Amino acid sequence: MLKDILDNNQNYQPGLSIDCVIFGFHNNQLKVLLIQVENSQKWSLPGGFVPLDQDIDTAAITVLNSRTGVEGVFLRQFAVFGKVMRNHNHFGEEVLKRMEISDEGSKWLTQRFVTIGYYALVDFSKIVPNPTNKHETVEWIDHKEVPELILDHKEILDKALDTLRTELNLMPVGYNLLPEKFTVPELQKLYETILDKKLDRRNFFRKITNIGILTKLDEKKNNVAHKAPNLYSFDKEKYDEVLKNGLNQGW
Amino acid sequence: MLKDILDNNQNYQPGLSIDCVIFGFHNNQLKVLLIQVENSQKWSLPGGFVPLDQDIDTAAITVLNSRTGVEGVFLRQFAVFGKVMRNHNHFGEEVLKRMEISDEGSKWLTQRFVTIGYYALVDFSKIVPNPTNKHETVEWIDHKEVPELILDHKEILDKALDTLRTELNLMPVGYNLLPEKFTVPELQKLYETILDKKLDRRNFFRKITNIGILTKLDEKKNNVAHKAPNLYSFDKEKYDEVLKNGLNQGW
DNA sequence: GTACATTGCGTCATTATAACACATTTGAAT
DNA sequence: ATTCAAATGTGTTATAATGACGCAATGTAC
Repeated sequence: MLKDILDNNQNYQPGLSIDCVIFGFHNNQLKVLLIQVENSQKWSLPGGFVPLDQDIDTAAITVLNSRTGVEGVFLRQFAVFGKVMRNHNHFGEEVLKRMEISDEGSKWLTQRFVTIGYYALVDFSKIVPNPTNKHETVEWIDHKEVPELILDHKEILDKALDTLRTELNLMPVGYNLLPEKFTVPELQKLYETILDKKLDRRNFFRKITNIGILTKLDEKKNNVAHKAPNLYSFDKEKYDEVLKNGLNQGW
Repeated sequence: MLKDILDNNQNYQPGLSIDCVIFGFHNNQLKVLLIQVENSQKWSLPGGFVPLDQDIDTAAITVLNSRTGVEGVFLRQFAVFGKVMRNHNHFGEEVLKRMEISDEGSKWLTQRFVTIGYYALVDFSKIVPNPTNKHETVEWIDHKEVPELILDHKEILDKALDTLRTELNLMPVGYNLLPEKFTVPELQKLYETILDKKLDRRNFFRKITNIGILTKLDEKKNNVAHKAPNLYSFDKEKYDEVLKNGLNQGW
């Protein structure tokens, strides 16, 4: 995989990569899609290189798909990471030799890579982590239990989460993170998880329903050891409208 | 200048550039710092290439300084632009020949460049546009009267303005955009210009003073053909505090 | 002095927010 | 079957923020 790219490095944007932070929500936990390479301790964000014949936003989709099999998610650019030493010594000489990378390929690979961070919110249940490379494992990992990551991927992940927190104050979140039918308490848990703080149940209910993006369904969640909460779905039309206009006008 | 870089292109990150959108405020107008190259119709944002030995955030400062002489501004990354054809045919063969660019330099220059957009808000009065290249003109231009720009620079400028509008709802703006002493109506004009809409004078006054970032001075503006408005300055400490915590908590 | 434009401060109705109380509903325990 | 525990849906109340105004005060121009 990597070797294929290196052997054809003239088809890729030099010194530029893309890393994706894919958020999902399951069991009231915010999950992140991570990759572990066989025989490696560390994990990494799904990332890759930028084909010369693709716009960077397109390349992000390509990269994510080629590493995880994930399709049809809306990726959003959130930051660029380009410290001089960010990938210094990431590929040691021995590794390059063992992988039988040509000198030219090695030189290409070891230059400073500037990486563009993209993030997406996805419906956990619809995503089947499916590594395209049999030497890799793709897994959903609770964002509170993220293992050691390669390079500056921890920083990238943190920045993505930070961006998400800010966005929460400007626009509704949840459309792609929750299943089609969900309860208000579930949505609240999502907000609480992202913001990392407790919200008052009753005030949250009032505020979120007042926005007008929720449709109350004629159905209740069952199999719960307490009063069954009502199910809701997003009113896509109103949701998009609010997305466009923003939540808090401010001025 | 460009030739120097091309002759030493091995010292620069290939296919990566930085473009800066520098906003100033003067005569109640939002101004943008633009560059015009001699014998060229079009204008451009101050931009340039990324030295291999500089972090991208540092490179942004270098780039801005090397094109305009501007120093000591806080540049903020806001987006990346990387359409496949964004700089296609920007440098025609004849131009490259006329500039006596080597074949290798030409190849380097005509590859697809991904550009990182940075923006800054600066105190108009403190900035002296000062082209380092005598064949270039650096000028403040009213954002409502921006001439035709090269490449996708109009798109970059628009995106910067859009980012600025969003930020206005999250944090106070003005510290670097206004002179040390200013009046509330002046600050309001700034907000109105950025948001491109009228605000109620009295409500704006109440809201902005309630934030607690303004210090009322014992001084009034003079030479105005009406009641003299009071002068204010920013309380840097409180300003920074609000910057950190954000304006609208939202949740 | 008078006219004029604009500022500073105040009012008032409406809406949003935070902090609660309380009754309801469900599965589980006895 | 009755009771319990846990969580939900709705309501209340005090306080704060917002939007739409009224009006007196101030400094220059005439």
